[in-house]
Amino acid sequence: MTKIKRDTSRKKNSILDAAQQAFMEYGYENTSMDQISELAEASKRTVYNHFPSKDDLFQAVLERFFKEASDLKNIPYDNNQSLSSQLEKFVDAKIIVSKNKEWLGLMRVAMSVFILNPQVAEEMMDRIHKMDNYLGIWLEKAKNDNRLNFSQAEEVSEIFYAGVSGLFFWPVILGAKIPEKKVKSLKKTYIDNFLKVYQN
Amino acid sequence: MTKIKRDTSRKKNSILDAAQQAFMEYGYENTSMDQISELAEASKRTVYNHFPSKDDLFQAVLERFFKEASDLKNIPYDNNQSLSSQLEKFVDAKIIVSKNKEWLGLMRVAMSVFILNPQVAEEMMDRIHKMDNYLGIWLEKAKNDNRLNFSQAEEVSEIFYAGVSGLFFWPVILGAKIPEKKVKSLKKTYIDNFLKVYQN
DNA sequence: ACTAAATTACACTAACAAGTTTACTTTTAA
DNA sequence: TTAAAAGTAAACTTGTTAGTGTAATTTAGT
Repeated sequence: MTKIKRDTSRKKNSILDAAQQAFMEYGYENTSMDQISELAEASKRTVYNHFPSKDDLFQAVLERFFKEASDLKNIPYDNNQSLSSQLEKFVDAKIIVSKNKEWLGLMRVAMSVFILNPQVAEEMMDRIHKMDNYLGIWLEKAKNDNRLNFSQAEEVSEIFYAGVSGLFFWPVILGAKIPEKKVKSLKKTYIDNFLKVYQN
Repeated sequence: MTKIKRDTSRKKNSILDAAQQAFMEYGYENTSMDQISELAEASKRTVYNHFPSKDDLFQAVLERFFKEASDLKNIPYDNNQSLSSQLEKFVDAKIIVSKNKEWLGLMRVAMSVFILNPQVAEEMMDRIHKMDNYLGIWLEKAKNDNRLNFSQAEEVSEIFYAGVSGLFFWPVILGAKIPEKKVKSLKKTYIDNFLKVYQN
């Protein structure tokens, strides 16, 4: 009486893909399960067999998305490279999501939902991040290497990312188009300022 | 054949109040016109007599809200006061919205809608702000007073506000509760850093 | 008090969407 | 090959909501 399990990942993935595309394009509220099933070339019943509700499906889409986006931020400390070029990598990792049109679309939907459902945001971040503190670790290493000077890495990391988000992430999420030239110049100024404060 | 016009502002305002409260509490999508009319103690027909659609009503609510919130940022330059205390006022003006429970609720809804409808965001900001550049003006004055040093006020202002938003505004919008103690300490560090870079 | 403007009650349309049921067909692992 | 697992199609239930039409009622300015 053993159950035979068959591989259902193909349909499941095509549902996830379709859902991602639809949510990206129309937002959560304006995407219907019928749309998704049609786009996935699956029957609605199959969609519901894989995901018990629209909400569950949405969460699954986000989980996959944030997992993908999370690794990008793991930048190793390199004592042979300039601090500014390494910090630039942290900035780039944070803003790359907003440069890919698909990612940007999904990030927008995610943010709009998170804003209205903070508990969803928290659960998601808990499930994915388990606190990615890559910059914090990097900062500590630079400090041990006597190249940076500060007391609390956590605070410094928070301040650094706050500025990056405020300059490059949120404006883009809200529809601003920042010319590459301006990105470059702002990035330089921002990192220079940061190093003026914390570099030995 | 002159038309006698009667004062309808009371009903109109009570509709706006009710709409604001409902949008705040349930978000745009999950607020119905029936709810609003009931809360306003007006018939649905009257609501539609004042506002041709749900969208128009929402925009009217936001317009009123942002107009109120806009004046707060007009901080005059004072050459007898310390730069840090004046900058602190700019920070406070930016984050006060997130400290009032009602304002925070409406700001959340506004942001979630803006994110998904960037053109709405732009229209709204055009209609209200006409670019409030109070910090830019303040910076110029401090520069002319030989207390600050920079080349482009606009860039500096952008960087300053980016950090403030990233530290205090967006986290709160996303549900974070920052203890007052931490706000104070972050604010101090942030302003100190800023002055380290730009103060003469 | 008169009268037009404002408001109301409420039924109505038209559309949409989440999730279910059922009877059926296709796929695949052993 | 075959039987169970997976998937399908399409109608269906249940509920919601934006917006309208209309006839009746209330309100306020002259």
